[in-house]
Amino acid sequence: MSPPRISDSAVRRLSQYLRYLDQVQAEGTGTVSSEDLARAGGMTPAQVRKDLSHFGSFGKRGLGYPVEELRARLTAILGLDREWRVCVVGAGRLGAALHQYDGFRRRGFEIVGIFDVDPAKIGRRWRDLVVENVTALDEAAEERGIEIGIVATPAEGAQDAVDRLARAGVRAILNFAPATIETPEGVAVRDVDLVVELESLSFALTHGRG
Amino acid sequence: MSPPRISDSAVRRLSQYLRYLDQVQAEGTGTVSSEDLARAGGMTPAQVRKDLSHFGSFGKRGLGYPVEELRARLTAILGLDREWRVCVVGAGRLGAALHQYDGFRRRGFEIVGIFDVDPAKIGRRWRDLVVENVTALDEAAEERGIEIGIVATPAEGAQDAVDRLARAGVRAILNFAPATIETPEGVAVRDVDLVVELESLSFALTHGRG
DNA sequence: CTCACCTTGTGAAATAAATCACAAAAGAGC
DNA sequence: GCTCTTTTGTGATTTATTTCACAAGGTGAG
Repeated sequence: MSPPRISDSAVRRLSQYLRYLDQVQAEGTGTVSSEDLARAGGMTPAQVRKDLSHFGSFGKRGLGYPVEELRARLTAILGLDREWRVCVVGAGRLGAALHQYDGFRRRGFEIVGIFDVDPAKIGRRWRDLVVENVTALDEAAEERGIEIGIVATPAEGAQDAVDRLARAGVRAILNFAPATIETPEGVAVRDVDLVVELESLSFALTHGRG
Repeated sequence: MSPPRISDSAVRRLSQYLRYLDQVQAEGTGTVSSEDLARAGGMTPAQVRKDLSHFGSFGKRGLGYPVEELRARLTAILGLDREWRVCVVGAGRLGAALHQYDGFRRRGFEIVGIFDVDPAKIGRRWRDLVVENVTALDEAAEERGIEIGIVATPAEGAQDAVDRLARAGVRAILNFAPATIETPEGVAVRDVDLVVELESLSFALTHGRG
């Protein structure tokens, strides 16, 4: 699989195309046009075609893209044709919400561990899991094949969580803590900062722009 | 306040500068350089200076930026020198986590309403609030001055939630539902899609790139 | 006052991303 | 087989964002 240099925002759009394809496949539609995909995801047809063309020619001119085939290709491109073992660090409210969120599992992201530093939380049962001491992360990651870590700690604990994950060999981190974290080379990080999002809305309202 | 055309990513960076300024102010530091700000937020000094220069000249050459003053200016620019009334639509796990998250209140975002369609959830007490029927949103928004809405429903309910918010005069929406939503002109939307984030990590791992 | 040294503010240049526009397929009708 | 219609794939263009590089402004020492 050739790995072309593609922007992160383009990868996000691939995810959205895939979501739409799942939908229309359930409806039994056989093909979709770049215009259909664009309308569904709020982008332009040209952008859809360019995004897809980075990975090959999946469409038929005059007809569009075959739903089933494009779906399979995008699934493979995004690396979703397998299961990913995920752990959550931080057994607070957010960690609980993430743990119970079904959307992850549906896409092959299986949460196989929850860790915290707080002795009051360690040992509690969460559905099928028990909250573990974060010091056990290293061993657990190897045993269970954890490749993705979700950081749902307060800002103060984020860097420690990330360090432990990185040391345990986890090379992909989704960080919800409102903190800038440092990671060694080769570890991919995506920050989701809810306060920053709200502040961006505050800015938009204040300066009257959509 | 003049509204220069500034990119959304630049606004997000302003939020991060502000966060760092809060930190160093607590430590009593008087001035910071663009290099300090850059290191803290993982960007380049030139970018920091350019971002700030869009709104005026806050720094002193040879010295840096006065922490207290820059903090005050950024707070005003982002519209954080006031309280924002926020409501949550969707009283599920995620809604609960958001409701209890203290980071919002610390920044002046006050959650003053939680709404749902599910009769089983309506009426339940959540701390100081009671889950209300989403049909009451229109009236509540006006009474309580709600200006920002957080959508934390399943994908199926997202468009309905957004429509109700827009009809109630809410002009800023933070959407957590994994769905593309349509909004009338003049309504700002920020999407936070956890599955898309994880899939972007899956892509990164699959194609071996940080 | 002058000099040496910082660090900002900002045009210019470089890089990245989105859009345009159109030739090249491919199916449908006749 | 020929023509008409549709929609892809993509080089060229435009637009947006980031980085560079340096003059201008400010500080403090002597």
